[in-house]
Amino acid sequence: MPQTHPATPAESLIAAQGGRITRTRVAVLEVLLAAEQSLTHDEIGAALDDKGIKHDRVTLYRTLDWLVESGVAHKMAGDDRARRFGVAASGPHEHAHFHCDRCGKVVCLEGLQPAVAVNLPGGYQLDRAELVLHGACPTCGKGA
Amino acid sequence: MPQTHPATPAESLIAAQGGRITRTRVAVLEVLLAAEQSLTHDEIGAALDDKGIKHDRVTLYRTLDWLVESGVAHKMAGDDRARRFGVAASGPHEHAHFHCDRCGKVVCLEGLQPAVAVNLPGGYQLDRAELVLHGACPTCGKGA
DNA sequence: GGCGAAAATGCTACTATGTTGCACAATCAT
DNA sequence: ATGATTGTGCAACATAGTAGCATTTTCGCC
Repeated sequence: MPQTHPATPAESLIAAQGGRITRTRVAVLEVLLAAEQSLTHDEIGAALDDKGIKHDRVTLYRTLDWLVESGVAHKMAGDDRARRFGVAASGPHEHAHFHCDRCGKVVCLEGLQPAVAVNLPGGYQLDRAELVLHGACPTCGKGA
Repeated sequence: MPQTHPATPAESLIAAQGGRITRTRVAVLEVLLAAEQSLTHDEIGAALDDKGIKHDRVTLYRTLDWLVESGVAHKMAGDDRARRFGVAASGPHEHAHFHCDRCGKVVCLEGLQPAVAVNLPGGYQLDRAELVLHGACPTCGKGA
């Protein structure tokens, strides 16, 4: 078993934020990195179970909050009341999300430029823009 | 006291959807019409209390659901887990929302054209786009 | 390698938001 | 006015997220 710092992507990402390398954080981050779509707490928790990682619901909440605060991950609210989480792959969360109204999944569209040079009414200070596209994903779309 | 159908905007709007004119629906719709921003269940409930309208939490949920289904109102999920509701003033909900990160309020920016002629990766069927801008509203912005 | 401080975890309990089923009351057509 | 239909109100439930605190784990330091 390797006891040196094998420097997995997840570990170095955590260390870069000044956080401690713990089982839970590494596992959660690996799950997020491996996922192509945004995941809910539930889904991440299930993935942790699959990995055999002991965890707690509360710990998962706190871990995800920490990841979001550190800028590693980002959270978003879907149509249901469950927040979804994903890794902020490139740069800040300046990318769009696609929400499939049929299967409920949310994927990140990294290649999209929001182009939100919109004319704000006045007095509004724009910090960031979040673009959510609704429709059918390829999987659901071709089935219908 | 007027007993004919004085046709308040709220009443005619409800009747146009084939719904019955009830105290709760009229009151809720009036609150929504009077509000410049999106409201949560809590806020609407408080407004109903102010009006002296007896109501129930569940009734409020169902009334709002009905309004959304009828296309009169629209709901959206904010950063917190509370859904917010507003009237769909002009056309469908093809307008942007501004979310103030300081006071948490959400206003509708009707004058904005999302311009989401984005290049979807492939296989994705776009139904509608939701643009949420984050930042500081005029009230919070000038104070800082 | 061991030691101690600081941080993360895990547990229980709690709050908030939203939902379901059923009895009762209000609405609307006749 | 009368009766079917629809909306309301109540109670209980379900799910998502939070708070406090004791225990364990990580990590800097010797």
